[in-house]
Amino acid sequence: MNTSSPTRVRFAPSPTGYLHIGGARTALYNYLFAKINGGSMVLRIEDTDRNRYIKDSEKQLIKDLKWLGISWDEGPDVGGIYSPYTQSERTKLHRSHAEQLVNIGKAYYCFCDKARLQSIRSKHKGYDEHCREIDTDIALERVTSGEEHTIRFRSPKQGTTTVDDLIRKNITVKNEQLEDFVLFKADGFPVYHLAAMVDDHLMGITHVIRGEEWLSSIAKHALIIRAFGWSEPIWCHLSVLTQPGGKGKMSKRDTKTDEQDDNHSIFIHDLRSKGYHPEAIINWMVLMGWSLDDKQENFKLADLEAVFNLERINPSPAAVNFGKLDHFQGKHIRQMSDSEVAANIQPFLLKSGITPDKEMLLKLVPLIKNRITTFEDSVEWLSFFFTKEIMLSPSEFTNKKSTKEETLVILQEVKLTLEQLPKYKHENIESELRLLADKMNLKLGQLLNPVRLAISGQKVSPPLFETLELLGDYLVNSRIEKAIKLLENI
RNA sequence: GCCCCCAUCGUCUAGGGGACCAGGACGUGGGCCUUUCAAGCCCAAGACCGGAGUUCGAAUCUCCGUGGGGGCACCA
Repeated sequence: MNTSSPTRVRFAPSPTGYLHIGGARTALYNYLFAKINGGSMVLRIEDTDRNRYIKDSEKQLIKDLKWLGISWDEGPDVGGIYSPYTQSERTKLHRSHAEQLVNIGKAYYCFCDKARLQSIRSKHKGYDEHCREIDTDIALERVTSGEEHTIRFRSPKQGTTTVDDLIRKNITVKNEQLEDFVLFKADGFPVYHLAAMVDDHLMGITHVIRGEEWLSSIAKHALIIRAFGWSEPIWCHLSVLTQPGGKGKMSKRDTKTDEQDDNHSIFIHDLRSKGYHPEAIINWMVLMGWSLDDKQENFKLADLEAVFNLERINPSPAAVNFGKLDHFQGKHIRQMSDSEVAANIQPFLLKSGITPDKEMLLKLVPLIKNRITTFEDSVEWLSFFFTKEIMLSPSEFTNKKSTKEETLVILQEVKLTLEQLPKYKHENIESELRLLADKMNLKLGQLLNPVRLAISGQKVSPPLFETLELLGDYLVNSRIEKAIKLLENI
């Protein structure tokens, strides 16, 4: 490891699906580590598996990362001196490095086909090393004559390989466990193990921060690096994220999440379209497997760029807790200014067919700021302000406590009171209606509930006095009138 | 089956030999506030996986179990 060179990290996803919180959290940790060290972050697309390639996933991945606020210094979209950053465009490099290992006796050509491999699988633990001792000249001849082949690593058969992981200390693997694994496939593409190590080295990566799923192949990676005589990066393996219950790897679920839970998803893209704020997601993700101390846990991305460290990463698996995402989301919304919230809400209103006046929206925001968790929630809180006709069902107006007649009287009295108001301001509305409730010998709630229902069509609404003011006397009057008629006709 | 990793409230975690009858956060229950619903504030319940060992002393160190997870491809 070279401690004197500047920190360089990489996030190296494969374009086989969309960005989920597992990948995003790995990207975040890399990003933060680069930031705090004044180093650089590289985005590298590992697309050597042509079978699992999904066409638009790279584009979407970049979009999702950017939306979260995670940026990189070099990558397929921005270029850089170690270009190209798309692995499939570097196969020549990988090939020559694989051949280099063959030349120094650390790897060899293998001519076994899939059928043979399949047939020996039951008898041998791994590859049976059928081609390991083929004479190098003969092997080279067969290769140049065009015979289909792979390149395999000549694994040591004795001793152990020990690798140092930053958060797990030493990891030792017995070499007899290692088979002669493939470095370069017959289809002309390298295998991950080779490609990633070659690219990491060529790109000057100093710290490899990646998921735990790579831990079991770390000996292979170290062996490849050592075979080339390169210096090893500092390894840091993050734990996996598990399902909300704490059992099973999260990403196995792959699609949505809990059946009953359509607000939550492990995909960044879904979270975005549900109306979560990127800062809330960042705050939530960073705490899955990392903590600063026992005091602080509300962080913005900018805060994290100043306090993050690798040493405090927790090696044990973390279960995804969507309740906590909602909590952070709420916190972030409440920290925002009204105009910020308005700006975030607007697209969701638009999407549901509401085109709010900017000034009006700004007045509405304070009424719902404490009541929404996602921005999308604002739609159900506000739609009655913007729809001409609201749906009323007469049965809602009566219950155990009040009869139809009582409710009618209330609505008529309220209507009269409101019509006589000199100023249609919530302060006036409040004082007059409180007076009215007193006069009628009613609790304020008893008086207000039918009104709420009449003007919003809902049992719950934003605070009523402000709501009446913003709705305006004309709409309020006509809606109460309509409710009265409805009740009279039962 | 083989290899590797992990283990504190339901969940995320603090703690790293005495400061711990274990602290915080989410969630849950209760209360206050209150025009509904929230938000906010207050209170409560709730954990060191088990067993040996080391030590005057173990949540903390060691070993063995057990449990959970990850990986064993011409996938990444």
